[in-house]
Amino acid sequence: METAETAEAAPRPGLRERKKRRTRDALLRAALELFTTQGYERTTVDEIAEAVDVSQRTFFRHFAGKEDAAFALQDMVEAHFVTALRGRPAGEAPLEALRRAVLEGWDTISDAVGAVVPVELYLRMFRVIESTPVLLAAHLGRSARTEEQIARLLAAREGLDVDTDPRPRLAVAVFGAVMRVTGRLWSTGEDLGLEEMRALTAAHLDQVGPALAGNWRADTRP
Amino acid sequence: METAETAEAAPRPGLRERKKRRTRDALLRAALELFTTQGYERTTVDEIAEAVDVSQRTFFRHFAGKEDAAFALQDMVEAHFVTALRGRPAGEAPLEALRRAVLEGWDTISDAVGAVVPVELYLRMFRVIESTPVLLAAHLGRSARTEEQIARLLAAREGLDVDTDPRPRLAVAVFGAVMRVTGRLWSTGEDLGLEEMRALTAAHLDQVGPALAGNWRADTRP
DNA sequence: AGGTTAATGACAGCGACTGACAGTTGACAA
DNA sequence: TTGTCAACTGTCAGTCGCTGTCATTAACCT
Repeated sequence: METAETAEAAPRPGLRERKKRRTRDALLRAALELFTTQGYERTTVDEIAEAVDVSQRTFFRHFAGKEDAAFALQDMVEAHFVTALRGRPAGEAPLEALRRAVLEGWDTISDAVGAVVPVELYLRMFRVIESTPVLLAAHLGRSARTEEQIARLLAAREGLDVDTDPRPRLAVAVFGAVMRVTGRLWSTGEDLGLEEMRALTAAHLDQVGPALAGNWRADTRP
Repeated sequence: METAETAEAAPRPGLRERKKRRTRDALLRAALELFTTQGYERTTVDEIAEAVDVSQRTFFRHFAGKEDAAFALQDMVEAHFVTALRGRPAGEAPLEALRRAVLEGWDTISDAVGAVVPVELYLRMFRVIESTPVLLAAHLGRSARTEEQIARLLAAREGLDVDTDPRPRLAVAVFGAVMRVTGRLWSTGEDLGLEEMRALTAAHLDQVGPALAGNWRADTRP
């Protein structure tokens, strides 16, 4: 299955692979451009393929489906976050590690995403995902899988068993819920931008405590 | 758009409507039966229609899609819960109202569901939803919409504005997250049954506090 | 240079879903 | 009762996402 390639940093991708990646990137760019301009559902796979002058069949050789293209960037971002989480010191409390991993992630996403497509396209695509029901559902489904992964990660970190102790899954679920509320609000508002996202994230995480308290009317400060 | 039907309890459905509901119920029963026995994806719409001896086109006149049939019961249950929530006294704290509404809901679901199909079918279908990726995603998407609705309901109850105060959405999101963890665990375990679900729900709600605390290792009691 | 292998194009087919048209059958009034 | 209207349905054709198959092209390797 593997020759002598298990080392790090491939020495040279080779012409064939370079070509392959080039058409993949072209397909991705065309797809996102079409999705963000005329909408996800109003864009057919044939259109995307035609925009790159490639057969429809080729599109499906690079992406599992239309949906896969829509989430290509989002997947990068989530993987980026999980990596950041793994890098947190073991002594940190679980929720603290989660919080720092996200905030730290927002600062370095531009580089990861920008290497493939203009960052602005990611921001626009995020809006499309949040505003297209079927994409939002798919997004939540993917998030659920990521959360399960993170729950196991945290449990292992703390030496707990996810199958008998509900706390890891609960904590991650709550954290994910807050992130989703944040992302939704961010995509709805006018002022996009990663800085605003960072600030919104921190603000919402700070509001979880008050939100879970019973006396909302006591303090009427948003 | 409406004649003189705004009153409550239709005096008589009329033969035509009775017939219509009969074929709808038959389609729903056939669909759920097929979904739970051979799986959602391995069941075609033609199969469902054929099982009721009806054209495929007719299926789509009763259900927006295959997915719609799969969630017919789940929609009833969610609506049931929202109704229960509306019935909670205004003086109750938001989270307390949510908690009591769910627990109260689990006690009366059998009647609501049982009027259409055997309750056991609902339990089996729930498992199918949780174990079929595309259905799970759709379920989460629907839940998101329900949560938005509930957030507005709670905000109105407490005299807050959902657009400026993040606490209602946060509280509902956290609550929904806990419910999802509960449902997932319930559908994975062996002992189905509404009583177990009730107990699991209460147990998980009680564990949110400990899960959000930083010191998981302090207490190693699941 | 010649054989191997991976990427692609072209074609056929399945399943979910929609629009259009026609036939049947309850509902309701003359 | 009868005739008209509207609702429910069946049939047919077509779109779109997606998959399997096979031949062709071009990069890779010896």
